[in-house]
Amino acid sequence: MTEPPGPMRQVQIAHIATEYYVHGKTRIEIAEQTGLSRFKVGRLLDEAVESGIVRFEISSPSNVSLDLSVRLRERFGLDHAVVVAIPTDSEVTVQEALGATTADLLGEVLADDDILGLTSGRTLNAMARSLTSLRCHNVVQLAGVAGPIQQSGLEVMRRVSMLDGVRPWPIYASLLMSDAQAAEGVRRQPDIRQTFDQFSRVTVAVGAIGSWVPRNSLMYENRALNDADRRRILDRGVVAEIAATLVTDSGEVVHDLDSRSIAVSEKQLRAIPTRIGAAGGPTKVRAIRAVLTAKLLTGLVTDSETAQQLLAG
Amino acid sequence: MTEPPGPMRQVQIAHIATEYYVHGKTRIEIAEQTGLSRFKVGRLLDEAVESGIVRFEISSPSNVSLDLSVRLRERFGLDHAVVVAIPTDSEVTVQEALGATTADLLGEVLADDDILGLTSGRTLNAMARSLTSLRCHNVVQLAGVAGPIQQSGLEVMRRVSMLDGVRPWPIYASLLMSDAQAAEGVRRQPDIRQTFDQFSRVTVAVGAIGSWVPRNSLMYENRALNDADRRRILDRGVVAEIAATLVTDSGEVVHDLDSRSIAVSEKQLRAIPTRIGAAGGPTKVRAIRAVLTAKLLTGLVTDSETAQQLLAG
DNA sequence: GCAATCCTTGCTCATGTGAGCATGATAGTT
DNA sequence: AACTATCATGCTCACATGAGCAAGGATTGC
Repeated sequence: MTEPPGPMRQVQIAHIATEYYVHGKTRIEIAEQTGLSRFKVGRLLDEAVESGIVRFEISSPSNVSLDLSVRLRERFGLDHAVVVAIPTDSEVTVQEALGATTADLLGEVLADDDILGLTSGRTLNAMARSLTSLRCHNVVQLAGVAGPIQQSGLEVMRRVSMLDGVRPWPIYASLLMSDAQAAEGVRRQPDIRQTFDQFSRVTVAVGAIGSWVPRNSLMYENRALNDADRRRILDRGVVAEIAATLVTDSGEVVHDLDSRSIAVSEKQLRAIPTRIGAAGGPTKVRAIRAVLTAKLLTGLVTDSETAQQLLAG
Repeated sequence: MTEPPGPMRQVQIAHIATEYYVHGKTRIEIAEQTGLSRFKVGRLLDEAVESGIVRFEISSPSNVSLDLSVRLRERFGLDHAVVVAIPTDSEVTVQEALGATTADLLGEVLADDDILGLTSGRTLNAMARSLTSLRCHNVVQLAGVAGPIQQSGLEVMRRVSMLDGVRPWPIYASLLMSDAQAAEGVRRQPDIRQTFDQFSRVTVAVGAIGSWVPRNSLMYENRALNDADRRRILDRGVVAEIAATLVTDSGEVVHDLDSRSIAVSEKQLRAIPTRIGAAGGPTKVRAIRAVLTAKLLTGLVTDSETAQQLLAG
């Protein structure tokens, strides 16, 4: 971006730039039309870019913030990164928007023979609401119901089950039991075992991310945890959870609750080729970073402000 | 501009488009980086343009409306067309802006060995005020002073004369005489004759355009004209004047006043290779179109609203 | 006046790119 | 299951383009 050229030169450059970029003519055609040499045309086009007369505006027709998406992808080595350009109003609007975009993303990523794995969570509820059809036939619930309210926890699977041709593999159980033995008992149940057997076949997983510090997690609220549990886990540096996998800032996985959880294990999760997280909002930034650091995800759907903070950190 | 692609595809396209257009990488480089074939990259770039993810924005760093300039140029077969993007506020602000841009244009167009010809007029006064230096050595006044006020009519030459290294060839006379004999007498004056002798050497002319219908012309006001003159000329369909050349809507030149005028003749004017008109504002549209139709100009500086009306007509 | 310098211009040749085609996959239909 | 239409993919070959260079012209300094 140097000195602006004189007005006539600007007009000439603009003419050539329009012919080349907008009308798609070749430099040689333009040269013939204008009587210039093709080299001259090329240099004027260079000048058009340098002087800022042509600018390349790269923007999404929908509300995807492309620049942030690309940077996020490269920064955290993701295969799929989608940043939704929305103001961080309320948590609810963020979740709605992320849910809708995650639904779009699924429609794009999924193939017929994929097997989809889902966790519960409010963003995923929003996603389920936006889904009108699903290309794949099997949907596997990856974790028991996290929050205190069974009703909303089951909504994801309930909605997905209503779609044409979908075979659901639900988990009618809470995410956490109060002791290992109870969990073992639940896992032995035939219907739950059936679902667990699907974990290894899942090819695409979509999961919510819970934040323990600051607190924004349905798992944290789970009634099977007592205060001692929560304190102990926090003391071990846990800041985030995905499915029932607990993660610290440095990306280490804490296995404290493994034996008590009704969910896909860390190992099983990592075996899934495509693992997309859907989370956003200011309370989730630290948790998302932790989960990304742990390399638990291959994709992320988030909002623009969160993306910026992830990139800044 | 078809269906927007899915979010991930958008991100991929955005990435590729950024690499190609903004960072200037080749398709082959991008193909190697991303693992795609160069054809795939090419098709994604096509899609980027089609879907509107990349847009080519062509805009002036100064306030030149490039699109209109180009269209004006092509529509009227001009070599130089500059449309200044200003709201049509008062006549004065339009004249100021046109003057400043015309000065820029001169700085660009003029070479050392050019000989500049000027008429008088308010837009040209504004131009003279904006001129800080002039690359050429000889400036020739092409027409006597048009308006009733000698003072302002001479301002253009006065200002230009003050610039470094400029040799002025002024005409200290009114544009029109009351009869042919008086005009003949004036033309015989040695100093005026000297200036007239320069006409054939002038290479670049800048002229104001006067409008007779609607009325916005200093020439029309000239005291050497009586009401009968004015009526007769209007009856012959004259709508515009440049220097002392009268033009009708259809672009015909009316020679009614030739013998009485102290100015470059139509023939002499047409012999000048570069002839730039500077005029704008709603009252001048019809006059400008007439002068353009007469092919009296090779260039035009005007405002955006006037340009739009010229193109619309 | 002359040389040194810079800038502009258009060239060559290696490289990048587009049009059109053949191939293989996919989806819908009989 | 076979057939057809459609689409995506990657090829060839002709064409468009970029990097670097050499010639000409202008500018500057002595």
